Amino acid sequence: MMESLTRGQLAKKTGIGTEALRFYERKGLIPDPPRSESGYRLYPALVLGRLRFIKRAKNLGFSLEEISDLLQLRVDPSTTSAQVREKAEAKLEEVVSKMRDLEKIRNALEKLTAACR
Amino acid sequence: MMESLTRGQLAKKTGIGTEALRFYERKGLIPDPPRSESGYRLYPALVLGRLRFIKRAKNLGFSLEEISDLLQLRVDPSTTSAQVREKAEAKLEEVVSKMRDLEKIRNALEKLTAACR
DNA sequence: TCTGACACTGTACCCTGGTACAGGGTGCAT
DNA sequence: ATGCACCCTGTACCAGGGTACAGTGTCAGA
Repeated sequence: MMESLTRGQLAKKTGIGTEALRFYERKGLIPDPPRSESGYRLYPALVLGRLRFIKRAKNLGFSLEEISDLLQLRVDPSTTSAQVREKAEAKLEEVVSKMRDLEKIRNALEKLTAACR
Repeated sequence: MMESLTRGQLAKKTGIGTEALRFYERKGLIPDPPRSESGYRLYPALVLGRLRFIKRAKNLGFSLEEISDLLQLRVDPSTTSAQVREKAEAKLEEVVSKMRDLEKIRNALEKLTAACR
């Protein structure tokens, strides 16, 4: 079965704990995977990208709920309604604002390291 | 007393709740302010910048402990040791990495909104 | 075929970052 | 002199995001 991954393999590849994977599943952040005869989860390799996205976004201060929204957007570009676009634009604004804030912090740190010469 | 601010005034100006201010004080994120005769906290206007920094950093996913570190660095450029510089550079690396991640998300969102035309 | 590492479920627990009282004092505006 | 809004302390509680069992089943290698 090189096609699908177990919980532990996924954990190793993403750096997300096995229990957290179960937690994300309960929260609907990742779809319930198919199961083997004996009940083992068999994740399609696909979810790797999704999990890496979740990890990145979480690290940037997005809540799991916000991440869920972002994933909805990402998945739904077929549902190209004006509402989806509005949501995406709002999120985009948020992201851009975060970037500005990071830049401020970066500048401060750069000044600091420069001063430490 | 236009020179110093009460907890409530500070809360209004920063958007951080009065109880959270007390919490930050306990955690050492802001210094214990001087008190009036009757025990009221009298914050010097100075702390405004510090609090805005805290708020920004928190929004970017830094924990209060990390923020405390960042503030240490910021305050200590007199203690210009190689160690401080190293710490600052490590943090800087982290910040830059976060910016890259935000950029990825931004690109995804931009593609999305463009596709929703 | 047995043993060790992993998987399953459910439930309990934990840390972080606050928020919400309760029970009291202050201060200014009318 | 009396509200009313705000401040004080301490303690209890809460939500989010996991983490840790306990008890049991599975599977791959020696």
